[in-house]
Amino acid sequence: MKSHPKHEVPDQARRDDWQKSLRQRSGRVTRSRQSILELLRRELRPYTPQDIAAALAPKRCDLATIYRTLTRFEQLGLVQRVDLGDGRSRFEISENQPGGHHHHHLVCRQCSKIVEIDDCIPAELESRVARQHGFLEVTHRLEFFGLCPKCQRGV
Amino acid sequence: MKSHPKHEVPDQARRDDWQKSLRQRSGRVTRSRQSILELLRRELRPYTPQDIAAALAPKRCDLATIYRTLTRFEQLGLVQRVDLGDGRSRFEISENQPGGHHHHHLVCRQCSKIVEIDDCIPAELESRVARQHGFLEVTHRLEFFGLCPKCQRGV
DNA sequence: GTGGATGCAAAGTGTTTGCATGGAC
DNA sequence: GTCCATGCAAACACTTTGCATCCAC
Repeated sequence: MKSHPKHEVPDQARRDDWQKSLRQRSGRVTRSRQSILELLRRELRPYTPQDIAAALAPKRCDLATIYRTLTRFEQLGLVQRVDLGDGRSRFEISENQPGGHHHHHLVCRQCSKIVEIDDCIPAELESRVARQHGFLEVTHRLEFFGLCPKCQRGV
Repeated sequence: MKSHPKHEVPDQARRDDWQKSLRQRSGRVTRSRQSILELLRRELRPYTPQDIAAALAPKRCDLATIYRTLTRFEQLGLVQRVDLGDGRSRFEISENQPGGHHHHHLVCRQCSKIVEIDDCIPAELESRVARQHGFLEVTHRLEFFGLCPKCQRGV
């Protein structure tokens, strides 16, 4: 788990960046969109749309809006979808965004605790897979599952 | 893609194996269960419950039954769930079953073509992740995504 | 003022569950 | 004959969509 300073005041340069690219594609900078992106920038872990709704509770943001916003942000490359295999989507700040970085997850099979993992597969493995089958633009998804220390002790 | 002989007559020893362990847990060997397991043993690729229903069409097996059967088979270790991130479950013969083996998948982002991949992450990576975070019984899920040769040519 | 964003409700999709009937043993 | 498995329909959870209203620009 990496610690990080919780800047309540987001960096102005970054802020302008996404607002600009959103406007360029005839999108509008609304309060909901700002709140959602700020949340994901501040809390560097995967959030389900429901998590986001709960976190923004006082602002009462509709789930449909959250879904639409996340889809838009995904297209803009601001956030990325994380799939931990439990049938619900999660989103976190994109790895190519300021503050984001390429990583994977280790999930407790029992309590669903999520730990960020910075290790990765050898780059050579991915390129070999791509080459051997003639695929292009190959990416990978790697997640680990196990029993966390707490659950081992039957807590 | 590995080729394999399509024995229309399943090996009798194997057959008895699962039937025995099913009966031991007060389960019954029914026609539906036999058909489903035979299908997954014959066709070594991930099947959605809907795929299975279609493949068994003449036998008209209810989806609810297929779901229940697959869940049961999963618990027995006969089949394993494959998650390719499109929000639907797939099942294939378990890697510890005769005929099965540990592998991953390469999926075309456009046409969803699935290629089996026998490469894997270094065992040392998995054990390191487990050790560093104190997790036990750690397994991994690794899937590749890319653009297949056909879709590259805009077919 | 215009066109995109939002809230709300309805519709979709994949999956699970309740219950009466059917079938394995 | 006893229970478990099945089919059918209803219920569920997550997600998407239609539409009138709202608001960023």
